Amino acid sequence: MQTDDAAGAPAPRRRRADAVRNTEAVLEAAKAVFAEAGVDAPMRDIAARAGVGVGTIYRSYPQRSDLIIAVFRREVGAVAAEAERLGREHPPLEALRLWADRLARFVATKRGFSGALHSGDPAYQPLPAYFLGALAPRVQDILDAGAREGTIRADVRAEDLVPALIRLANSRSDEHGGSGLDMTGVLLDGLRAAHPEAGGADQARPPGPVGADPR
Amino acid sequence: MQTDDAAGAPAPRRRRADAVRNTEAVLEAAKAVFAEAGVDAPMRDIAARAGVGVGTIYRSYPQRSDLIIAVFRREVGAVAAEAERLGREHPPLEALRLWADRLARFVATKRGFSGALHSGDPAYQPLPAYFLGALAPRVQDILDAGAREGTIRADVRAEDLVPALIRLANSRSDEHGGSGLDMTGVLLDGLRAAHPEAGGADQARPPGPVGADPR
DNA sequence: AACTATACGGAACATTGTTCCAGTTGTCAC
DNA sequence: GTGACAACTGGAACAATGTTCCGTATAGTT
Repeated sequence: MQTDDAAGAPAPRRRRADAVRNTEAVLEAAKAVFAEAGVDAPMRDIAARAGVGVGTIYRSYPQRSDLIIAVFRREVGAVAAEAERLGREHPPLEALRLWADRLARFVATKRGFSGALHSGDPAYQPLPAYFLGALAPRVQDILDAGAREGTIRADVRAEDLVPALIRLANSRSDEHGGSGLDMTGVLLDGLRAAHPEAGGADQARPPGPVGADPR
Repeated sequence: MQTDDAAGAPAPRRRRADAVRNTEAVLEAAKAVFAEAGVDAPMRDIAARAGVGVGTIYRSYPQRSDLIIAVFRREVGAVAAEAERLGREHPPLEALRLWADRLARFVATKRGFSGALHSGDPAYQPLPAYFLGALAPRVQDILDAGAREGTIRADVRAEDLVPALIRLANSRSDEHGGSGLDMTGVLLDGLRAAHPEAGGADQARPPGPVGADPR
């Protein structure tokens, strides 16, 4: 019998076929539109492309960030997996360097992504936590390995490093007057465990509000 | 009559007094609203606060970025001047560190500023060039001094460093899960002239599009 | 005081996010 | 197959905001 099993659940109707089809179509359309016009493309455009009404999108994805996450989920997973692979096949510093490139390539193909990630716009609020949650643990493994063998300073956490790498990666595609030299390499150089004779500069500042001391 | 002098210029009427007053009022209102609601606060709010119509704002500042620049001009000048002072009174690396703090303090009080600066939104397009133009030359002086005395690597340009510092400064005020440890210090550590025995990592990558090779 | 270039203000229009609901359609029970 | 009902749909409707336009008001000049 198809009755509720054991519990008093009434009758878990099957999800409607057209709903499934539409969800898929929306995902596909969003992927295409995001690639063409960036992650803040108009919802109507996505709806039109998917051949549905805007209401249909909002039902499956109440927040814009839900849609973004759904679209990028697979790719983010791949970037995270790459961190794990690189960590296995290369020395920590080298692994980080290669992974930063991988991350930059991901960011470069997602127009408006980095901006959205740190915009403060409530529509994008859940994004940082999601991406950080997916990426940081794998990167932390690399950092730990480096710290164990003494090549990477032990006081930097992946939760801080990854957002920084995303921000810096974003500059690469910018066209501002700069020479295009990438600061990511400089940041990674700064990750090296400090050499004893390395002059008077202190390590990264301890946590705390930056505006603490005026002047 | 007060004829045109020498040239055939007709009669350069004096700027109207109410126009001058309004320009001042708009600037004042924008400053207040930006501080409260960020640089992308509604134009209507600014207009209302200044006691003028939106049309009046658009006449003096055809683009939103014009208004932002006008409002921040004085402060940006102060930050730039600070770079010069610090460069005079401290060793280069220390000067950079102190100036980065100064910059971070500026950014922290300008809600939405960093986001706008790199958003790609056409309304903000002129911003990066303006701020870079104001700040980079002074920072370049410090970098040059450091390169001369051999404490700072010579291949990093202020046009690349300053945007990076702005981006990283922005994280400081973020509330994402991170520990709050500031990556600016790490980046600056990476600026140290490489020590001979410093392991195999190459310098910062040479210029070139990052997305050049797919996969 | 009359005249006119200048500037004003806000209505009007365009774009986009988001909500809501009357109507449609798939699923299930029979 | 058929009827009943819940799930789902599509797009109209509303709200917020950027931007333009122009009839009106007014400072400056004569």
